[in-house]
Amino acid sequence: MRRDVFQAIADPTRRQILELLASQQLTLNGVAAYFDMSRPAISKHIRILTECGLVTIQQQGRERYCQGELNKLKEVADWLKPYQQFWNTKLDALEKFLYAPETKKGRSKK
Amino acid sequence: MRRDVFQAIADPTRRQILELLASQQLTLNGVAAYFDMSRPAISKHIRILTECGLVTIQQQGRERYCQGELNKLKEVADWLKPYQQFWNTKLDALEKFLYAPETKKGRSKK
DNA sequence: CTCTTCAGAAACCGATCGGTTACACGTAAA
DNA sequence: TTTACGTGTAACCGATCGGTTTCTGAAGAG
Repeated sequence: MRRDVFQAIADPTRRQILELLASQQLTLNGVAAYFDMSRPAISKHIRILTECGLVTIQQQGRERYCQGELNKLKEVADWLKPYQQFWNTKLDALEKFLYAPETKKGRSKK
Repeated sequence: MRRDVFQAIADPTRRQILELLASQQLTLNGVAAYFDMSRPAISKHIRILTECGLVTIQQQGRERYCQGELNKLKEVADWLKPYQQFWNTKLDALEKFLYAPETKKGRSKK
């Protein structure tokens, strides 16, 4: 089934792979050098990342270079956007009040 | 094992539960009313969300109200922060160049 | 041509996931 | 006190996950 970005980043190993690919292209062996697990295991993670578009592969001869497509993480950022208010301390008290859930207008709260 | 926030939001049902709890408190039955699955299934999802701190429970008599703690999503936002450049179109070409991976230039920084 | 390297696939395994039904316990209502 | 409600847990199930070892095919090196 089709992968989604949220499932892709759920695994810490895959997040680390993305961190590596944010600043460089690497082959599978290049990625595997940073981890203490087998190459097929890394290959599986990269496949998952590829399936949801977070990584693309450029083949050069027998080597396949993984390119991070971190722009795809915008999907996660978009989902988070409405909740930035919960930790964004730049909002002042008035703005916080204005953003209060509309359900509060009909009834009181603890 | 201890849950982490990334694993918690990997599941679309749990993301929907969080969306509901962003603007209101609901009991388990209140949450379940929005879904087409059994209550124990919803209960399991809420347990996962509680284990990683995304939801807290306030008990009032026999009813247990779920409170979203969306501030906890800051962990995801923090992880995403370095990659905002990949979709943040406000950066112009020069700034993009300056942010190029340090492997290309030795280093430079704003 | 042969050998080496790169890396995907297959098979396997234990663990976990995400749903179900049935049951049990604590609290509220009658 | 009894009944009803709210909801967590147990047991179950099929599917998936995340790792391993082994095998295989394609491409590069000698």
